[in-house]
Amino acid sequence: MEDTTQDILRAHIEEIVSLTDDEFERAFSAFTLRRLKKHQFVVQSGGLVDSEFFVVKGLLKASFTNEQGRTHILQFAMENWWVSDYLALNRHTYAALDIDCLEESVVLCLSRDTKANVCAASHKMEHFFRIKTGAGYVSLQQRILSLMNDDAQSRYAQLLKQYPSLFQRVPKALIAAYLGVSRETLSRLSR
Amino acid sequence: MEDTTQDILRAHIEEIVSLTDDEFERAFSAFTLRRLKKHQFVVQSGGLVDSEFFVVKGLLKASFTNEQGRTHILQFAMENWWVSDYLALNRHTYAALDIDCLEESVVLCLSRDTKANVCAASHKMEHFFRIKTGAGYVSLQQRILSLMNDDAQSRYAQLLKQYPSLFQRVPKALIAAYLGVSRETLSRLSR
DNA sequence: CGCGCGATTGAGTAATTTCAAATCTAGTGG
DNA sequence: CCACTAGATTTGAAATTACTCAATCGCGCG
Repeated sequence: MEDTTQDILRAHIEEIVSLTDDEFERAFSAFTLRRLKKHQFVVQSGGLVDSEFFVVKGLLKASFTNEQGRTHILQFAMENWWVSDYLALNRHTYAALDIDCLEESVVLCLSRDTKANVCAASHKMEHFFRIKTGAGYVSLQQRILSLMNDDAQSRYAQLLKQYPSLFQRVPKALIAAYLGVSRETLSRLSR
Repeated sequence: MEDTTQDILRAHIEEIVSLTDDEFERAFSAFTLRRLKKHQFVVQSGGLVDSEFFVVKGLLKASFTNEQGRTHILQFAMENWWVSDYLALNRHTYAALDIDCLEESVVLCLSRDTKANVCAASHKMEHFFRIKTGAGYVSLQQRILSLMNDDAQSRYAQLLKQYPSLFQRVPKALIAAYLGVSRETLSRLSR
């Protein structure tokens, strides 16, 4: 009768803070479970954003498409990752990103307001989110350095090394859109 | 007899949380004031990092130099900005960045351990840092999008618009190193 | 068998870099 | 006030790199 979704979230949180059963229950009840089909959107460019998403299972991508129709991938979100349009979420503005499923997925949704309540009610949970956000900050900083310093070849190699499973799960064109090169260029790298 | 440094930090924190005098005193006492000369380093690549820095006055830069000697600027830190090598700080590893002063500066130093104590002792301060880090995350995300989507011309224009004072304060070569282009290319943009 | 999607390849083009040289500017000392 | 120097900026020209556009290839599925 146990839903393993709880265990996944709990293990994820308890990598950073330990919670009593009661504390966890309270936190968990703030989330909403959503089952998503491949190609389903959780954030649409131009729409409003009221939640962030914790990926229990599956794979999503957060992407930006400019006026000329060129699209860039800001993030792949696999199991145990958080994803949202945080700019739109934090500033109550319209989304610039599209976030959609590359696979059938299961996510836990946490709305802005509920998160605020959870953090206000629980210092531990606030701590968890601070640390988590700090880790996210660091990885974005690394990504910037990598974009500025490494050529596509080396960025490709790093991604392959860090997330080998991605390459089984997504088409190369999306990898290219993440790395910031055309798919033709990506194709020519291997050789 | 009042040091305005306190007021600056307090105003900065109170943009996000309001504190009693006592709460602020407690937080403020966690910081150490440092006066820095132009060209002085607060973080050196290869060294250890135990603090982050809040810029009270002046201007610093955080940069990365690769094996070939090419250097990129990750961040300019002006008044009211936070700066450190957060990767090294969080993971207790050696710094990959150099952080040094472009002008004579005054910073407040907050060590990793002291910050942990401040956050543990004060839910409000933990909240402050969570929100602040979240804002930083968003701006890094914007920077990534800008690096991937905009050409150098447009990145230059955006920077000029957002931080016009930078252009009076730093040489163009550093702007180029921030934008991710050679200084020759930057020079050719205007025309 | 053929369609359609993803991936690769080729050729020409555009943009940026590199390296070198010229120019400009602010501060210094005569 | 002028000449001089160091650093910063600009310019030129060749070389590199990635891009675009088009065509081809490979393969799974109806």
